[in-house]
Amino acid sequence: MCDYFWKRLENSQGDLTDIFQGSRGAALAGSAVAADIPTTITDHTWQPSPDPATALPLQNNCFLDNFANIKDPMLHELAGTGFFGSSEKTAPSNNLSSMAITVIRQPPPLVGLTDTMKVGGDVAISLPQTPAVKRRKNQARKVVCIPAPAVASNKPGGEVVPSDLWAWRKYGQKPIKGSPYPRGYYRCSSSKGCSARKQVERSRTDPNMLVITYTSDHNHPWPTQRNALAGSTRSQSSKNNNNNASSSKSSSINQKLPSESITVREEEEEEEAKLISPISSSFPFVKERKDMENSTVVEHLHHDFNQVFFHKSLKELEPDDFFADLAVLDADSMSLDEEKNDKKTMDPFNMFGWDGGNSFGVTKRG
DNA sequence: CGTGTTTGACCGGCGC
DNA sequence: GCGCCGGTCAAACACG
Repeated sequence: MCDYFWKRLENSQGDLTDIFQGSRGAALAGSAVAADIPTTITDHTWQPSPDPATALPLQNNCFLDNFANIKDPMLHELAGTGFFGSSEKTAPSNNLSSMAITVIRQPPPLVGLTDTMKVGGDVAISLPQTPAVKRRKNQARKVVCIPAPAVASNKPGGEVVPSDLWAWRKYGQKPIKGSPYPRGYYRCSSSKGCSARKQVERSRTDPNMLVITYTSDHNHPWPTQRNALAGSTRSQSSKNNNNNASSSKSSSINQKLPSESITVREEEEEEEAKLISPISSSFPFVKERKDMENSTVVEHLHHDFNQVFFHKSLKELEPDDFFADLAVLDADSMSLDEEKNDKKTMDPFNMFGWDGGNSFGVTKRG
């Protein structure tokens, strides 16, 4: 199963210049397509950052920007692999914290590729059959493919969209010809003037994958504090609980959603919440940030990151959880100290043999 | 009241 | 020019 990959369409002709792919553990390290990965970026500590301004250093002074481009300090794009966590040998096979991301530079254009190509292991990359296909608007697009939340399989009318760090407002949904799955249209709701949009649809070739297409960039800093309901679909539970004639409009929706898994976290819902994919292309391992112009400071990140994981293992952690945990951290650090001593919680850095100290910390750029 | 989704209508690009 | 199709609008509604 592919945990995470994405590809970047860099210009209006649809040339594919970078392919980002991920898999658990080090599964890709030995694959043929990964043969040109610099050996300097093979160690086990990196993390995605939600914004270039807060991009975090890799071990060899490289950064990951918001779409996981690996860049050197001069912001040249590189290829490479970052490992999130440790190898499969030490990490539980079902623990997503062992995800790896591989970045492969490929010279454009790509011609004659099939719609979906297996790259190795369980990784698949969807590619445009006609790279030179004209798009209606000459907009750069970034396509992210992620595993669809398992619980979405019985939701015919829409998608459970794993939340990312931005606040999105759905403004449309259309059936797409040739696909049994509709496409949802979202725009950024963080800023009125923001033209960022995304489309979410289920892959027609692999219904287990969600294809999220981002168009335009945000013209504002990444929101440090999201609205209560922003970025994810409103909780459907009350609709479902109120499943009478007055709620016929939403009667086809019967899903738990990421936000709900957090806001309505009853004990009996814990198991269901775990089914929701926690992987986001921009996982919020950043506590503080400044705007793009005054880019800086990711402070105490290792500290917080570590403490968050005293709360939850990564496979259960949603971005909203992160903020919830931070609030808890700020409000009551003593309880965290107590949790450190709680043997029921785990320290992933020790458990997985991570060396987080060199990878997290203060970053100043710009 | 502010934020969100839903959904039919509308608009414009594109192929024939 | 026409019709298909994808993308957007906006009114209605839901929810806290």
